[in-house]
Amino acid sequence: MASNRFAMAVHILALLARRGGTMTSEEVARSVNTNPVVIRRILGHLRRAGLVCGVSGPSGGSQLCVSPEKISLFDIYRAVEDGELICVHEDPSRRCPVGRRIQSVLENVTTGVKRAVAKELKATKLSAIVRSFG
Amino acid sequence: MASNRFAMAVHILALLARRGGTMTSEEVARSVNTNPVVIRRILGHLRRAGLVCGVSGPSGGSQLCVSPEKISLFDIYRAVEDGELICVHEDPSRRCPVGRRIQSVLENVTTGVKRAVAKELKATKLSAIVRSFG
DNA sequence: AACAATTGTAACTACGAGTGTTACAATTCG
DNA sequence: CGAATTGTAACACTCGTAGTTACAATTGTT
Repeated sequence: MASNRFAMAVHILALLARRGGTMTSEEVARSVNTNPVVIRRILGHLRRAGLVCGVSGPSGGSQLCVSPEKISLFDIYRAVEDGELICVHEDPSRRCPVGRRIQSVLENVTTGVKRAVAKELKATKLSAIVRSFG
Repeated sequence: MASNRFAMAVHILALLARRGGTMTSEEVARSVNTNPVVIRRILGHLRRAGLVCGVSGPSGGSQLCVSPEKISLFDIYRAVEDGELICVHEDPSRRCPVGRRIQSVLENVTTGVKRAVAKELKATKLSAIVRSFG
């Protein structure tokens, strides 16, 4: 994962959890120190994952729609990161015994790594992140 | 990790381990199905990590200089991937309680993930990969 | 009804990483 | 000497990401 989206998403959700109500993308952007549109793009991922919901208009904004105890870092990771953690070379030679089977061999490796990462991220909830801010 | 370098490096080392001697970058490139220079670039990483050595000239090429039982997938990963697995947003606002501490909080998370990935990759040796090709 | 604030999204630019390619000096074998 | 090979530099191309501007749609306020 090469993007800042996961880090920004955790930041955003921690802000919303502490607020306990709605925040505008403008407010969030000030804390994350970026453009409100960047925030709204990430909120779009989180909304599609069912973690937040947003309303238009004055006094609008976004808020959590799942309690922080029920949101794991893996839920956040899955919502914003779609790329593969480890890439498998896609076009090896079929004429070589190694090239022919390298993909399935590496598939086992990447499956193991993904499972390990998922297990690690599932172990921490958003509520624990919020508590660590004091 | 967004690159194919790890997958290609495992492929290359599996070829060298099976050969038990030297292979030219041209030969390796045919199995991986890419350009010999791409192979030589990855061999450069592996050489600097002490896993292979190369000689110029006719009848030259590269070969393993550590036995496959002593090379873990983590050794290979470390040799070719330098980027961070998870990025931490680098410039949050210092005026916000969350922005001020988000970096150290995420540092703990990334440390845990890195440790989990390392443990997983250390568990598999190149010799096991080679055996799985039959 | 009109206005203002806000979201959600499209379009564009800029930038960096990765891959593939050509080129070439250095090395080494025959 | 000549051929083969490495190691590396330089360049083009593509792709993903971040940031920015713009704007229709929504919604609360007056």
